[in-house]
Amino acid sequence: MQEVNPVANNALVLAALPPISVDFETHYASDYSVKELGNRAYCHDPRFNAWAVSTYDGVTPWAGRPKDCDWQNLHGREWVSHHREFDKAVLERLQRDGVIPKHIAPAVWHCSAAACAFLQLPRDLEGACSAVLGEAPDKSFRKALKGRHDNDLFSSLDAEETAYVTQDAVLCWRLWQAVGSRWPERERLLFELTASMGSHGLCVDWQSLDAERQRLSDLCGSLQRDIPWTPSLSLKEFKRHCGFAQVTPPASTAADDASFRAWCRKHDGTAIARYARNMNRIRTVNRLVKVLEAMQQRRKPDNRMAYELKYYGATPGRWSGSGGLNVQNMNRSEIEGLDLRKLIIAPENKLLAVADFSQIEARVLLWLAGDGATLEILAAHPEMDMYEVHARATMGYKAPEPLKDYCETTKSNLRQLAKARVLGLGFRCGAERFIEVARIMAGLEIDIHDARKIVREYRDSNPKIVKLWETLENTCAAHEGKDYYLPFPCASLGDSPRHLIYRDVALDDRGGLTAVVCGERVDLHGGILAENWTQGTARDLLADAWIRCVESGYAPVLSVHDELVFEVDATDAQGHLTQIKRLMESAPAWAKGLPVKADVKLMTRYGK
DNA sequence: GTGTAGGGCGCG
DNA sequence: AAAGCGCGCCCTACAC
Repeated sequence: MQEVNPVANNALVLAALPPISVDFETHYASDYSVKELGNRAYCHDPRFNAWAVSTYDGVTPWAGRPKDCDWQNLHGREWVSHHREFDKAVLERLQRDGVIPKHIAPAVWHCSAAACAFLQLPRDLEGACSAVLGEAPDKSFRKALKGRHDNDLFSSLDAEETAYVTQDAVLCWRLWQAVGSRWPERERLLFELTASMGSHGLCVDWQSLDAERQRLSDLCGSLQRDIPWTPSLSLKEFKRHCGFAQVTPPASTAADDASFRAWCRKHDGTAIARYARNMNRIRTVNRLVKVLEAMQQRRKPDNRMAYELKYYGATPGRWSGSGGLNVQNMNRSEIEGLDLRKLIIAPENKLLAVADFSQIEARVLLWLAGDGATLEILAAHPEMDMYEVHARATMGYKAPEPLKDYCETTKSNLRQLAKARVLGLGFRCGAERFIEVARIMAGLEIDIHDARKIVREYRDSNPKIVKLWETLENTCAAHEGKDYYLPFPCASLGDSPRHLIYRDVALDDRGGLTAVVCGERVDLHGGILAENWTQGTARDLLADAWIRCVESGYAPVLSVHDELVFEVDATDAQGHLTQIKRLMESAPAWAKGLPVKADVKLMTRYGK
């Protein structure tokens, strides 16, 4: 997985030297940016121009053109950058162009932004510096320097401008001094695995992708032509045309909104209702077109598609999509004639092994709450799904036959109700919100009266979960005026600390609990704390499984919260799949008593 | 021109 | 007492 660095042998000698921060400055514009293209495509573009690099070793800040830097002096040392993946892509490009000698490499290259994210500090340099160092970089020169990629720049820089060009490197270095040692080895490994997985990328059916992109782009155009205003998605114009038709506009035009759906039914058959539905379709189709275009832009010479995942993108530690293309929110099923996931394919002579944890958050919640009775049913009956276990443990379902069969023969909605309760009520959702959750997740139509009753029954029959909300909220509140570090179970064995960090806990005038999370003050309550703790613990289970798989020779090509995707040799694919299932289900030592189940399947094309 | 907020849509 | 949570990206509108 990891590239073997020939310099690493010298690390002992060079480790005595302080780390060096490295920060490249590159040209960008509104139509050419990392945000749109991602690190790799941005650095492979003809418009690419790295006009400066600055370095700092704790003593002497240096800035200049990349070709003028003393790279030999940096070679083999410990480097740090803020958003390392970007600077790494720049270095590779400059080495390909012959600007920097090809043998130049650090012994190890840290990312101060990733370390900040782990510590639940702001990830951006400005926010991180304010939070950690108590001072923010001066961005006043940024505007003046934007668009400059003139090779004579450094002959014209005055002292103030030079200070600006080096200040990010200086701050990055100081930031790393403050946070580096608090970023555990295991987490650094996860960061490296994330980066290498994304740059390896995914196999894509490029032919189908191109055909689908054209088809959907045409469809989008014809839908737009049917709407008599521009821009076709303008809500302002839509409301104006509602006025012309003497129709009261809906409160929302979201396809999934209950009031909008009622509005559509009411005005069924009218032109304005057709326009409204077209707007829904345009949004969906346009989104698909944009995703397909983003995929095309990320095609590598080896025909794989590079992508980026953001390590610790979410406060509880989950990964998030990033870099202009989010591979974690691809449509699950076919829409407008396209199954997006099916465009991701197995390479020749391989199959995709898709493995996901079954109802992992629901299981973790029970485990964290210490609901031993329900966990025992789960462990003893691997054939039952979570909803049935919940119905048996808390809804009085006692019949020997599977709940699914019972519901089919008696036309009962008990299973759907159990599903809605499991998915909706564990984190203190209220009755009004539950109506929506039940409709979207379980297809149930419930009125407010029933919803209140169900919420009450759930809380009465799940005292351990209610107790968990209360305990977390009380413990947090007891930290008023201080920081609250809520440890994750994976830290219980001592090797790799990980916490949820709620800084400067406070109680507002109305007794509401607040704290600073990732640099921003947010409202908290027991439900949120339980959710964050649950989500983060589920993240650790996936992280552990990921590392276990890599150690056994299975490096995933994709990771989506509770799912890992591998490419395995078609020969003995079933054997590999069995191995992967075993690896995912061997829960770590810290998760004693937590029954983890993985569903695995082999596919030639990715899908749900 | 850039930055941002809100509505909307997609995922676990 | 009551309170779903965690993300990213596109489009439009609007402030600067």
